[in-house]
Amino acid sequence: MITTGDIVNKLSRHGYRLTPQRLMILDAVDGADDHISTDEIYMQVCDQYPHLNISTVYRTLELLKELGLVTETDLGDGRVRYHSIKKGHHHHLVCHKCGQTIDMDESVLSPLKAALSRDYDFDAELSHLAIFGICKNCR
Amino acid sequence: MITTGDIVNKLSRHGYRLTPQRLMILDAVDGADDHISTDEIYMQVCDQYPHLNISTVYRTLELLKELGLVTETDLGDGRVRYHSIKKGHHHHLVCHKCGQTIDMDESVLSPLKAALSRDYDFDAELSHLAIFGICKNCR
DNA sequence: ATTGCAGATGCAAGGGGTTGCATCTGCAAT
DNA sequence: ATTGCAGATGCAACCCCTTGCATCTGCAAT
Ligand SMILES: [Zn+2]
Ligand SMILES: [Zn+2]
Ligand SMILES: [Zn+2]
Ligand SMILES: [Zn+2]
Repeated sequence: MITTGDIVNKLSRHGYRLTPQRLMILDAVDGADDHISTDEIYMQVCDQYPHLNISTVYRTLELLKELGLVTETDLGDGRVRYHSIKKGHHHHLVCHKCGQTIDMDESVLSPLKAALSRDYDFDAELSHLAIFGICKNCR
Repeated sequence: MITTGDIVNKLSRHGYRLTPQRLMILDAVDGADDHISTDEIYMQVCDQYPHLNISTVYRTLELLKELGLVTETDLGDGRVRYHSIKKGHHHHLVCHKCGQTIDMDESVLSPLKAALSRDYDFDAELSHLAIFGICKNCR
């Protein structure tokens, strides 16, 4: 369990400060049942704190991503979605035709990650990927 | 070698028409030495045909992609880039720290494509991917 | 408790890309 | 050569996201 104290420490260790906006935005992502979009976060936090600016939401999500507290992915619906790291790593298959998304375990990409490390000495960040294509129903 | 006649056929087979705009845009992508961006295409075609609208460029590239004449990729510089299919399939590794891009052969992703087909019955479109991470110089 | 200041925020302008709609045009049928 | 019309274009408004800048504030040092 990550506490507010842990977050303060993690931020200050990198020279960042804990602000009410950051806390509320992180709460919104952590409390979301599913992948949550920037404007959903914005609207939700605005209910408690109407002065919040949308650019703060974008900047905070960038920071939380950098600190490894959230992951981001683009499921192809024209906006980026976020996900608390507490819910574990996974990936998605997205069908171009029907729009269905299939969840995949992190391990599916392990061989690729290993191959890139071995052959190219490249440390790939494959934490929350969406792969597009055609699902079995639409072939 | 793909001729204008081939393109007319490919278009009309799908119920699409050949317009001067489409021909000029395809020429710009085919003639580019490297991955070319939408606004580079726009500016280049505008030299011959100043009336061209940028939304026509976006719509045409979408169509050419659908027909398999160009591939698209996002190398992380805030704009999408295009590439003629004539130049063959490949992928890219992009370093988050130094911005360097390393070219990869298509075959690197073959095992993944096969695994997704076998395990999920999913036909992944992995024609021109950019994978982000940290290169060997920046580790 | 005060102070100082680097880091954070709000604001507004701007950049890349998409979309609805009225007009135009390639092209197939006559 | 004309005609008809679905497909294509130009235009303007819009959406998602980023950025420069002036102001504000968390927090460490005193
Ligand atoms: Zn996910
Ligand atoms: Zn499907
Ligand atoms: Zn490429
Ligand atoms: Zn690097």
